[in-house]
Amino acid sequence: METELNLLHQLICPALANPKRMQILYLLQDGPQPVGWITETMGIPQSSVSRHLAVLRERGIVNTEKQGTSVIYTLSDPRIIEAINILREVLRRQLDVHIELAQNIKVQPNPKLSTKKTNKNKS
Amino acid sequence: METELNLLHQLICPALANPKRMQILYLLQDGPQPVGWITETMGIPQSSVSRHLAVLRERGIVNTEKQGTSVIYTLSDPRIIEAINILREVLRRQLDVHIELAQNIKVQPNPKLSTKKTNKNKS
DNA sequence: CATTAATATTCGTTTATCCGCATGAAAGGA
DNA sequence: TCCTTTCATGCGGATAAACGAATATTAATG
Repeated sequence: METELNLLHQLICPALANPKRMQILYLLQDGPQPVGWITETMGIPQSSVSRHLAVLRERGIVNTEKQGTSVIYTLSDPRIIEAINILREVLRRQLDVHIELAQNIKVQPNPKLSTKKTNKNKS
Repeated sequence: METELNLLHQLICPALANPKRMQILYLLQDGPQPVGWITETMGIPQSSVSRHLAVLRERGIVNTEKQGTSVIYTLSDPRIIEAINILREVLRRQLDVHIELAQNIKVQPNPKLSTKKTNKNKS
C-alpha cells in the first residue's frame, strides 16, 4: 500500500505536479496533437514544451507517433482527465468555502468565540 | 480555464505532490485522527507530520478541531480520495503496460525494428 | 549532399521543496 | 505557578524541479 503510493509518485503524480503539464493533458483531451500546435497554443518556449512532454512520455502517460518530421502526442489513458476533473470539483468547493469565510468576516468583524465552542467532549 | 488550472496548483495539487501527504489523506479516510496517532502510524518525525498537515490545512483540504492539548484532523472533502483512487487505476494500467513491454523485450532481445514499423502513413 | 523544418537534449542558473533539529506556544494537571 | 503533553514553527542544508538559450538529432526535400 505504501509502496503503491510511492509508485504513484514516480509514475503518475509528476504529470499533475506542474500546471503546464496539466494544461498539456487538457489540450490532448480533444485528440492527438503535434508538438508544434501545443507549443503555439501554450505560448511558451518549444524546449519547455518538449521537456514537459518528455516527463509525460517517460511515464507512459502519453504515447507518440511520428508523422514525417513531426511527432503526434496522444493521451494514453483518459481517466487521468477524469481524476483532474474531480480535483476541480474539490477546488470549486474549496473556493465556495473561502467565499463564505470572507462573508462571515464582513458580518462578524471579531469572531473570537470566547466561550470555547470547539471544546465538545468535557468528559 | 488556464486560471483555474493555476488555482488547482495553488490549492489542491500540493496535497498530492508528496507521498507522505497522500498517505496522510488515506489515514484520514477512515475518520478524524489526532496528530500523535498519525505520527506513530507513519513512523516519521513529528515535525515532518506537522509540516505536511500545515500544507493541507492552509489549503482547506483538512479541518482541525482542538481537544484538550491534542488536535484532531479531518478530511474536508472525501472526493480527493476518489481522485487519488482513479489515479491508482491509471497506475495499474501503466504497470500492466510495463510488464507487457518487459515480456516483449525478453522474447525479442534486439527489437531494433530496422524496417521502420512506426511509419504508418507513407502518403 | 546541403538545407530546411520539427522536435529533442544539454547546460547553467534560478527557484521551490523536503528534511530534521531545536525551539516556541497552548492547554491541562499537580 | 511549574511541569508535562501535544502540536506548531524558525531555521539551515540538501535535493530536486523548472526555465530559456543554445545546440544536437531526425526526417523530408531538393
